[in-house]
Amino acid sequence: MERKERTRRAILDAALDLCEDSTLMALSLRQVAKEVGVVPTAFYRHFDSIEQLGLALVEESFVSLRAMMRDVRRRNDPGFREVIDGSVDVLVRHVRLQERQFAFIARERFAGPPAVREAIAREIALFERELATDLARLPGTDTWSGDDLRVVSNLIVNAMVATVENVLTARPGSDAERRFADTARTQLRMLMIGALNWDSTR
Amino acid sequence: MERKERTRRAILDAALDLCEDSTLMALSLRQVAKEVGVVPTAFYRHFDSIEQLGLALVEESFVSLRAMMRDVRRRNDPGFREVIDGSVDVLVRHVRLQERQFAFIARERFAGPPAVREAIAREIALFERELATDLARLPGTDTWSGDDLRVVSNLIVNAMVATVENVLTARPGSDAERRFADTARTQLRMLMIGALNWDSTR
DNA sequence: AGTTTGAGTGCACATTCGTACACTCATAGG
DNA sequence: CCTATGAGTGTACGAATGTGCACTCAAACT
Repeated sequence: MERKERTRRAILDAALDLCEDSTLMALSLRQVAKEVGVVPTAFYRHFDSIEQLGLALVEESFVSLRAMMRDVRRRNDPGFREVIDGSVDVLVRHVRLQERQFAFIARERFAGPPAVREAIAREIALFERELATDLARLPGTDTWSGDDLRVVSNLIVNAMVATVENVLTARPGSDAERRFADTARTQLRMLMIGALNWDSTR
Repeated sequence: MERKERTRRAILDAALDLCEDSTLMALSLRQVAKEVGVVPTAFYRHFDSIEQLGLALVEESFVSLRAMMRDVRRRNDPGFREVIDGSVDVLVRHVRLQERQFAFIARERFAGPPAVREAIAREIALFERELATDLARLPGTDTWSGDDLRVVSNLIVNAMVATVENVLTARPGSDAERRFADTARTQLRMLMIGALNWDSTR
């Protein structure tokens, strides 16, 4: 049963490649099969439909994202500056390592089949909640309400998503990439300054 | 030559409808033609390709967005709070009036044909620059560098884009919609607090 | 009123699509 | 080693796709 796993991987990879300048919804089962070097009907041995394939890709992409998040958290940084710099650094590096996956998520987030869109929204919401619990452990955030925490997390995640989307448009190691990372760092700092001064200005 | 204009509009509308749960790249010329009630080849009298159709839709969508921006700017608000509340209000209302266009933009921003993606990126960048010049006129921003201005504008636009995407997932007039608007207001305020305290903490 | 123009028609074609069905043959388990 | 399972094959089909070509006929222009 190890051949099956190999073909399955090949299908996932092929789909990721073929989507590169297209969309899941414009991806045909036959293209995938041809790319893999397999007859069209063999596709059904692994997935019921392109949509199921998409769900598998979402799952896979976010598993690696979660691994990244754990990495960032494990370095128990002392201050916000270090957390921010570390996060942006890891984020940019990780995006480069998993370019196709991140590009796939960015594309399907709003253009994919409904089930895929929902799966991505769920994953991002989860990401956001995990960030909120981590934020709550940082100094200075103890006066925030649960809502504040949610709002700040959402803002941070949005900034990170935008950064990912920016980095994806830049060539690896390019000036543009560095500028996007710089912008992200500045934005996250501004954002934290605003959030930390928040309760006093209500 | 007024019949041509009518059919052209019908094609744009039909494309907007048919894209609703799909993508430009998965939209066939024949579907559009059938929806309009016209023979497939008649499509070519108006557009060279689906991609050209997409560019026209982008153009059209942003024309209305720009009109909205002008509206917001025309009310010369005294303070940040009023500017923010007014902007969020107008934004949400406008998204509701032009749901299909905004959903189209959200989808094609990353999943559309390259030319369409680039056109959207250009329009958003323009939006950002116009916001920057408006920000520069507000009190308290005179100490910001050009880079700061750019970074803040980018952050604000990202938050607004995210808000649009959220509002689109909520039913009109629903609690969820109100919550998204509230979140946007809070986020923009936090963000401005951070930005206004920025130079002192460099 | 007569003529020109070009928006929309009708048909035709080669491709590509998803999927049904019966098959073969590699390989995992007895 | 032998057998049963199921991954991959081959063929076949109707439907949908983009586009070429010659056409008609409403409406704008002289």
